[in-house]
Amino acid sequence: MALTQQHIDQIRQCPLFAPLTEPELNQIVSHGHVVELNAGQTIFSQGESCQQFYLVQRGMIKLYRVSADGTEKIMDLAGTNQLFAEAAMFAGIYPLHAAAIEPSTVLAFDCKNFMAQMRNNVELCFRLMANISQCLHGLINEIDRLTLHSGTQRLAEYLLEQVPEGVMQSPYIRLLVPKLVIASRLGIQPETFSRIMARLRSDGMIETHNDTILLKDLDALRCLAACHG
Amino acid sequence: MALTQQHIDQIRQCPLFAPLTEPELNQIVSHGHVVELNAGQTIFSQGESCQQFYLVQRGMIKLYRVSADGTEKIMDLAGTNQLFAEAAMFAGIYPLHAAAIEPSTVLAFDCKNFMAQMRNNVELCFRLMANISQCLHGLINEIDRLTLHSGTQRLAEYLLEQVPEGVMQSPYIRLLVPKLVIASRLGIQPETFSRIMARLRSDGMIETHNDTILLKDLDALRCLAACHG
DNA sequence: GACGCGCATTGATGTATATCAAATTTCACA
DNA sequence: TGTGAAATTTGATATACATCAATGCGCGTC
Repeated sequence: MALTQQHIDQIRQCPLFAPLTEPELNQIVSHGHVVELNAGQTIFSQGESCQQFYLVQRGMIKLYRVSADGTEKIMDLAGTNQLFAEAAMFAGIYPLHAAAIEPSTVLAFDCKNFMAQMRNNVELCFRLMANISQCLHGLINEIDRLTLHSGTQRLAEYLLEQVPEGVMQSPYIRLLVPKLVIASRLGIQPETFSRIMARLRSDGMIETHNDTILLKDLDALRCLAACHG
Repeated sequence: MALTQQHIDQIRQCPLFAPLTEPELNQIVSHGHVVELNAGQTIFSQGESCQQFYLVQRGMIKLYRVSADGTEKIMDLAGTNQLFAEAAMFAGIYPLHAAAIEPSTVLAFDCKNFMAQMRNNVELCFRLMANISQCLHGLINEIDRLTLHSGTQRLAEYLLEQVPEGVMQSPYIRLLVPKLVIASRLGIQPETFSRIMARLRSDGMIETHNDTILLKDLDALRCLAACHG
């Protein structure tokens, strides 16, 4: 489906597209289209030739790898207003799989057209470089966590990340995706996820009701995340 | 120390600098300088403001993080003709530590000056974006290995990476850095590294003499790396 | 060539996390 | 509102890897 004016306002929200003039943005939008996805539907697979990159309008996308024995590792999750695969256009090939984990809508942008725009707009290049650098930084942090932090620490960090800015004490948070998915994201098994949650609960740090979690002791969680296992 | 004409030839080897005209390259070189490093000497620390990025002329640089308890994780190693910290100029801050693990010489380039060059040269932007995308791809592969492969698999992969192109059978390889360093690079303990090597030896896949290793059974190593633990 | 200091190896033991299995809950969909 | 499949939880067990400890080796330095 083609992109309409109603999408342009949302696209403007994304910092990458900020330096574009109205005609430039229209040019990009005219080469874009909307993709509706059911839960579980694949957007692209690792190794495929990269023709588009994406912006999530609604829903949740998992970016993942699959090992030889079929085990799946979720590298990242992209929610509303997040870009994904914007760095793949230079390699020409997607480095991982992308699939919706719930009914989603994504906006697809044409790589060739976008790269042509970049040739005429250095500022756009700088935006994309800044964006990709940030991804890089995120992946370095990810490796840091995987190698230097325990499963418990990573889970505590994840919970703390869900706390909105400025909250001082005992916030309720919602897990936006199934625990199965979070476990894969954190590099642990679902059983281990469940057990760690049980321990945090019995230690009095959290209370849980399905996907709603009360962080009773933020300081203790922060200490757990930063100091030791 | 300032860069001289003799360095320019080496800099030309690096694909990032290929699209530069003679005057442009001279401009960059005039804002660069040579840094001599002893073994163990730090180049920059995580969190420091990023003013330069680097090209290794000689030696070996470790790029690493340090955990709260002092444990060190080497994220990457940069050898001769490799760039490092070229993506940090957009964040403005180095995301990790860099230090020489042996006597080394690195060429330092001024970020501000390079970014000014990029504003006048879209081709240079594209080169850097391609470069950074490749780093990103490498980090994704790294996370894949850390989460989906065992220590044994990662070590086998490392050994196979040391094999020169086109070799068909039983090559000798040299470990270019101490085993301690490789272990950190692979996310395992030195003791575990030693034990895995002992097992590969007793399984008849390799023979070892200090840092020289004979890969007796490439197929078996490849199977180990790809198929199972 | 002898000394000293990291690095490397080997052994004994501990532990976090995975795996296998089964019960229970949740939730989408009819 | 009921039904079934998937997600979650909990238990029992296995294992890869870390940790602690001691010895041995290699290498640069004097």
